[in-house]
Amino acid sequence: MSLTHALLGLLAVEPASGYDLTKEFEQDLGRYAWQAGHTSVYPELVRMAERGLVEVTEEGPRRRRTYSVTSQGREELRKWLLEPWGQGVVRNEQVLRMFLLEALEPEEAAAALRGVIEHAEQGVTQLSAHRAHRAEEPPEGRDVLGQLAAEYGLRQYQAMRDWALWALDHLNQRRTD
Amino acid sequence: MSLTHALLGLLAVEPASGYDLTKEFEQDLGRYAWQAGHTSVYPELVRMAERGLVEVTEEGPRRRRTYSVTSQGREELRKWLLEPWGQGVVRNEQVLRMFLLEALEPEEAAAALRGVIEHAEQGVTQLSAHRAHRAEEPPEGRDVLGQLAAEYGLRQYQAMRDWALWALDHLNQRRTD
DNA sequence: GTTTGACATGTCGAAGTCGACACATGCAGA
DNA sequence: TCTGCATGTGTCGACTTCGACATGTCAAAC
Repeated sequence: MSLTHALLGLLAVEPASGYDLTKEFEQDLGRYAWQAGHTSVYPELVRMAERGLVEVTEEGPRRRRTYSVTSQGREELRKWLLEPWGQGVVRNEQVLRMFLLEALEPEEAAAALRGVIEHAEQGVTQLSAHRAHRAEEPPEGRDVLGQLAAEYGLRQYQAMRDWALWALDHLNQRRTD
Repeated sequence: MSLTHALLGLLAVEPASGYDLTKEFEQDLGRYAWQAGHTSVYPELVRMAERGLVEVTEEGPRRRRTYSVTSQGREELRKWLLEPWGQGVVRNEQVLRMFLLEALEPEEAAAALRGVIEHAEQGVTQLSAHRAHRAEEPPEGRDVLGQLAAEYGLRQYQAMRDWALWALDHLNQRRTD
């Protein structure tokens, strides 16, 4: 299961509690790669502990339990990361919508595409500002993952914008045929 | 549900059977936007027919049933497509793996990143060739969706490659600090 | 002292997804 | 003629995910 590996990966970078991990999924990781709520995270950590992939290494106030990856967990993660790159799970509601705009009347599709462009443009602007801001103090620990995700997100938005511009152009061409 | 809308969108472009729709999910649509097997498609079509979103407009050999969108279905699709662009469902195993490479030892991470670059490069090459080939005969019907998807896929692969190049460079820099 | 809000973990049922299994048809080629 | 293959549709159980609900703690502000 991918959730298992996502948790394994996060914990491999730095030990954390279910609460910390849940917040991670609300950041860039959840925005571009994999989503999970706390109702998935907590039970999964218990199952992973039972399988010996992780263990509780610290107990803090408010029942906080900090998990760390065991050597077995690290091995499982490594195995998964080094598998050949095939077709994995893909599920992206926004991209689905982009493709299906074709089903609208040309005028409405064009308007929606302009919406996509604006949305992507905003994403580019926001992440660029974020990057400039981060250049001053290099990230550590799990923040490095956040930086990787943010960089990817930036390129994603650029690709989305370029695609939408192309699609709009393409639509206009077909309209004037 | 997104599956509902995916089917609605495909049928809005062109009436089709569950079998046709399933094949569509095996193409670019399933590769970049949304996956679904026939075991999800057939029951969903029945449910959608019960809700009045689609209807059987033709019965062919081998129990083939061709579905079409009803006006109610078209309205539902339109409503969904014109909703404001927020954060939808995102699930991408490959991207997840890309981010988590950070958890590997620098040497292994670098090797894996070079794998990503090669993989993305292949994707770019393949889709570019596909595009050149398609330039001769413009697509029709559902093929237009395929073209939109392929164009998007091409930009995706480029973004993936660029990201991986950046990440590799970034990794080397941190290694020599 | 109490209220507010972030911290922190959990259950449970409904809904959605997936792989395994199942079965029947029409067509093309050996 | 028969054999294989793509076509075409379906069920079922296991697993995953998600939202709603529930509970308690600690610190700071008021």
